[in-house]
Amino acid sequence: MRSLLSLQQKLLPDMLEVMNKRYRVLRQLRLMQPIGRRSLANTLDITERILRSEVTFLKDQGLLEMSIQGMHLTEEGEQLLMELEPVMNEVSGLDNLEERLKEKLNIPEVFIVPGDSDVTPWVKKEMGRAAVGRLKKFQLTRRVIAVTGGTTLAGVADMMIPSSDMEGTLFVPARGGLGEQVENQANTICAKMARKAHTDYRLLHVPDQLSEEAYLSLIEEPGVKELLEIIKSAGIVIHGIGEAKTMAERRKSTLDVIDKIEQEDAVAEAFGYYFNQSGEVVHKVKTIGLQLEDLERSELVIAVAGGRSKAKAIEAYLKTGIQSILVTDEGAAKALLEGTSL
Amino acid sequence: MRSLLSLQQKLLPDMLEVMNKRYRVLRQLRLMQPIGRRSLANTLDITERILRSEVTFLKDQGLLEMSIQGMHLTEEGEQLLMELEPVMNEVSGLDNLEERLKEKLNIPEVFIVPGDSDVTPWVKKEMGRAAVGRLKKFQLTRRVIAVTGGTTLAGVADMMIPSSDMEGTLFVPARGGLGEQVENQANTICAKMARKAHTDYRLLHVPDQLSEEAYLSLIEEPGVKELLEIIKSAGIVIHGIGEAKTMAERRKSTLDVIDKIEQEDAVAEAFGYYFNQSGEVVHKVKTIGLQLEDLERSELVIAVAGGRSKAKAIEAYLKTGIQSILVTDEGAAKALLEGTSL
DNA sequence: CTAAGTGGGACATAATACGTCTCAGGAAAA
DNA sequence: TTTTCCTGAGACGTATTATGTCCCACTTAG
Repeated sequence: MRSLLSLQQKLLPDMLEVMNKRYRVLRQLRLMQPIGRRSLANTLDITERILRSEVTFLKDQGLLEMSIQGMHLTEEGEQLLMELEPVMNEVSGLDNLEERLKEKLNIPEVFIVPGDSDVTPWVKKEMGRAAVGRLKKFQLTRRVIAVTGGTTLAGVADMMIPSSDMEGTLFVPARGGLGEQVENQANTICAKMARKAHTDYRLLHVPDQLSEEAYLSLIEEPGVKELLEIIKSAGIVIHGIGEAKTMAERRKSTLDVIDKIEQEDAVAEAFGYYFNQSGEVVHKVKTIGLQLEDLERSELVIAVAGGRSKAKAIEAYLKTGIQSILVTDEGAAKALLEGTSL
Repeated sequence: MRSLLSLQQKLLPDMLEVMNKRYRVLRQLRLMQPIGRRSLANTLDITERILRSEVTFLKDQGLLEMSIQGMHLTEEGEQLLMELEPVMNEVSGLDNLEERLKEKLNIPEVFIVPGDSDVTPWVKKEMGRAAVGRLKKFQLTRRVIAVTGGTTLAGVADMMIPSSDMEGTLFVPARGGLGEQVENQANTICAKMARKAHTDYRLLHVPDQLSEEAYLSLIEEPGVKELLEIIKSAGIVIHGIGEAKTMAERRKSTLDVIDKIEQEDAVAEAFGYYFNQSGEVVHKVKTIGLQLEDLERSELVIAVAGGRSKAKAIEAYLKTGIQSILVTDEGAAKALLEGTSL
């Protein structure tokens, strides 16, 4: 027995097309609301007139409302969009991709959002939403959640929504200062998430360059020592995965570090560790905080990374054998699976 | 969580309309194939041009083929139509009707086909198809199937299809001659079904008017006696339900019988029995064959009757408490349920 | 105050759907 | 055999719809 969708595909072949078009409009609107027709049409890469027809239709259906600030989803629109998500994933074959990727990478769960964050930046927000969605399924009261930096994690922070489930939860940065731009630092993101979720956070202020003695004395400081204990006991870890080279440059690493990374063929980076294609640690940024081995004690590890360009890094990192949940995008997922057949 | 169909109804409201249109075309074509556009358009009550668009579309989808004799469904079309049936029933709310009817009439199973056989005669064939479909789910090898007469049962016979499952099955008429037109007599229908199913049948030739002595001596005849045993042991019974008055007239009953029937407020008729609104037997045609009490020993009793006009008869008959499966049409079903709210 | 963004209206044109008529051919009835 | 009916296919004009294009009045952030 075929599924209803495949029957409809035969009986109304262009239905899926229209359905997808309207789904994309709603999904994009959710990300950018309130927003006007012209801008929305631009990001969706369709003409204004065509978007206009869709929008008036969706308005008539009560799924969105117009106002002087722009359009926004109604309650019903939000609801519909939520229920539509698994359906559209099935339609576009994403759930199929998820299954194959889960097997290939040997990890318990994979979430794929449509698009490629290399091409369209807002896909990062969709990944963020997916990550938060997955997080919500977990028992969250009185938990410690450790987060890292990066633009992707910033996207996760954007999508964080307050919920009574998160009462008493504490956000902490996974590791100390890993010099990046302020808005992408773990500390910043940590604070942002906590503020969005209406819960507490603690920050870890550690200078980037640190002498051995200073390091040793710092971790003996009462305040720092206590926070370190909390971080290492984090039950939930959410982190990004970066390309080794890009990360090294972005952090303004010294030349010998960059040389070392290139020498050892490092391709992936995650919370200060650099990995080669086999998932072996080839370098580690000297800072305090969560260590790789601490992850094994965590109950939930969510890796968020997307974009075709990050495929190799994702694959390398997951070879470490960490039982992590992966949230990625279509672009990365396809690149990862193409890698198989090469 | 809403069903996929209700989501789509919100996102593509006219989808269902189109879907239903194409479904109707396919369904009607199945009944009348091979047939041309003009005749088909006529029975569907749509213009030829509109049907033409649909037909060319369906042809492109490989669901039907054109030939000089007319159009016919392809293998794939048949398949799709079959799979589409439960979906469309859900869409048009028929499965909802089925549930409510099952409860109201207190019987184990109800099948409803779209349409009203009072208005469009070919709906009888749809009922026939549904009845045969239900029959097929049963273990059929080496069974005795008793059938009655009537135009509805003639429709069932039309839809009978051979299948290896029916090997060794024997068709018999439920009761002796109940004077009707030849093509609607139990004997004729019995033979037709057996021929369609490629199995055996036995006929019961008994004159309509019979004196008491003749009757007594007849049932002692070896051949007749043996067949009677077989009929009474029938595991499966398929019968129609008629309106009392109509049946009495059609059988050219004597005036005192018609008087009696009117006097006793008989409304329903089934294999020679007349029932009043409470399901009590008020008259019985004097002929040999299956008796009402024999039904209780049958494993499967299927009553087939449709058309708004037969609603009262159906209700009355099922008040006898027989655990019968009912195959009916939308017209009768709705009339039956309206009766509740009056 | 300005500039950029908002929704809404208007209108011409392109694309599509649909009604209507015609025709050649094959099958079955006469 | 002839005739009649039904078949699919083509053609064409018109009504309807979809879409591209431009303009306008208004709000708001800078």
